[in-house]
Amino acid sequence: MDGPELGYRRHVPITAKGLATRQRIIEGAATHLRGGEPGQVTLDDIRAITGTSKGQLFHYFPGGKDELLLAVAVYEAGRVLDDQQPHLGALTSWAAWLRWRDALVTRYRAQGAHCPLGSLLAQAGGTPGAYEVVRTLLTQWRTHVAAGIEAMQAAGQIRAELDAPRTASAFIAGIQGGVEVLRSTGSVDDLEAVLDTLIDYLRGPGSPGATC
Amino acid sequence: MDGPELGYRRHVPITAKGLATRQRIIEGAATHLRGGEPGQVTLDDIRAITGTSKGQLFHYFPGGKDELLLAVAVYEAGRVLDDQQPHLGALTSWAAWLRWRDALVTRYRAQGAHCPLGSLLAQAGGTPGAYEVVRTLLTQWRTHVAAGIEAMQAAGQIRAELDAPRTASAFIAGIQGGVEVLRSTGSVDDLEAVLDTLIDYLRGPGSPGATC
DNA sequence: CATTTTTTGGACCAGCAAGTCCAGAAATAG
DNA sequence: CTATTTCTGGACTTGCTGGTCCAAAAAATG
Repeated sequence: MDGPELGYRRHVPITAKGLATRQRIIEGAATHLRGGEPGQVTLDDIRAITGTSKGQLFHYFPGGKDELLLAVAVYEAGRVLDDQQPHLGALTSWAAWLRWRDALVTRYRAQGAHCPLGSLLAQAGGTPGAYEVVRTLLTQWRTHVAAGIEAMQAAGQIRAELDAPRTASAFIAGIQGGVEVLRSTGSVDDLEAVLDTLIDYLRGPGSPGATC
Repeated sequence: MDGPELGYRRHVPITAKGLATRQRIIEGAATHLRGGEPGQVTLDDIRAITGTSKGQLFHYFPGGKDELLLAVAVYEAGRVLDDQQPHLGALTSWAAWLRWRDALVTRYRAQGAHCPLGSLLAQAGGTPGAYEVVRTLLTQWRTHVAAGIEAMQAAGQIRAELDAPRTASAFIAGIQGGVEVLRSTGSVDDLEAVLDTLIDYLRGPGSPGATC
């Protein structure tokens, strides 16, 4: 025996061709998961879309469907934060906060009634790693928002007694819920409402009404 | 032919025994959906839990799994609002708002990492009626919250210029997201954070800090 | 009690999807 | 140019799951 059975750390493709195929599988599966119906995703779907064979699927993901879906989840989780940059990394002015808000709304409006991570969780819900991926993403997300709040506090734009991490949690929950509602209703109104309301809350007294 | 094929309005059980069995199936399925793993739910699971046979399942739900799951969704949707009563129906004082908040947090903490409607949507995601059920629930929910905000405005406890329906939307999205995060992290902190933050927002200037 | 309808049980079927296996193509190495 | 490793294709197996069917039990009906 040449290694422990823990996790999926086996079979790393060697050649560039192999790596490319593996990546093609992940990205093809991600695209298919992202747009389309929330119904069950089959390996045959992925196979057809990515132009691969069953052999390749199990060659690059010996753990089978679970491992493949987990890899897609990791890939998609990376995209979520990337798509919010550079706004999310520099929430240092009200203008930046509004741009971030707009970027979020625009992104999810374009994406339509489909949350990539939500689908992944629904599909790979049972696997141990799936929740870990989402948890990591949410933590990073919250950290970014909290940093933005603290930066505004340091600049005297937000009252100092506000609990930054806790308010950041509220933002994360609000965004998640807004997207969730979007999935059911097809409308981004709720997402906009919760973002505007929370930003309004940050601005505190002296700026009544909506933020736009 | 004795009726249109629209929807699932066929085969209404006549006898009391039949009705009881039908209800037993729905409640058993709901219980199983609520607690447990988010994995695929099979008719055999439901059959085993409810102590019924395949014949009965299709006798009472000729539309098959879809119709059964939809019936469960309707049943569960009804429970969601019921569980928040009487608080949700009488948000006429800050004390009532806090009791509502506590009831929500308590309920979801007890329920653990599992959103009944979320599971239903994941399972019956493809069917046309599933989204309709959730949409109706969210609309009613939002209406209740908006009514509470307006009542507080009428009582002079919330500033009149606040957009009640829009803020209610923010609450709904926030709650949904809080529960969603709970599903991944197992912690109700985010749900508490978003509720406290939004209630704090409602109270407006003059009551800084958390609401508890 | 006879009859008709409803309810119940479970054997059975068909299709689908995950996973296995192996042979052949294509690189890579020496 | 061999030899070895990696990559690719697809046939095949296996198990599960939704759904069908029918006969028997149990109620209602009159």
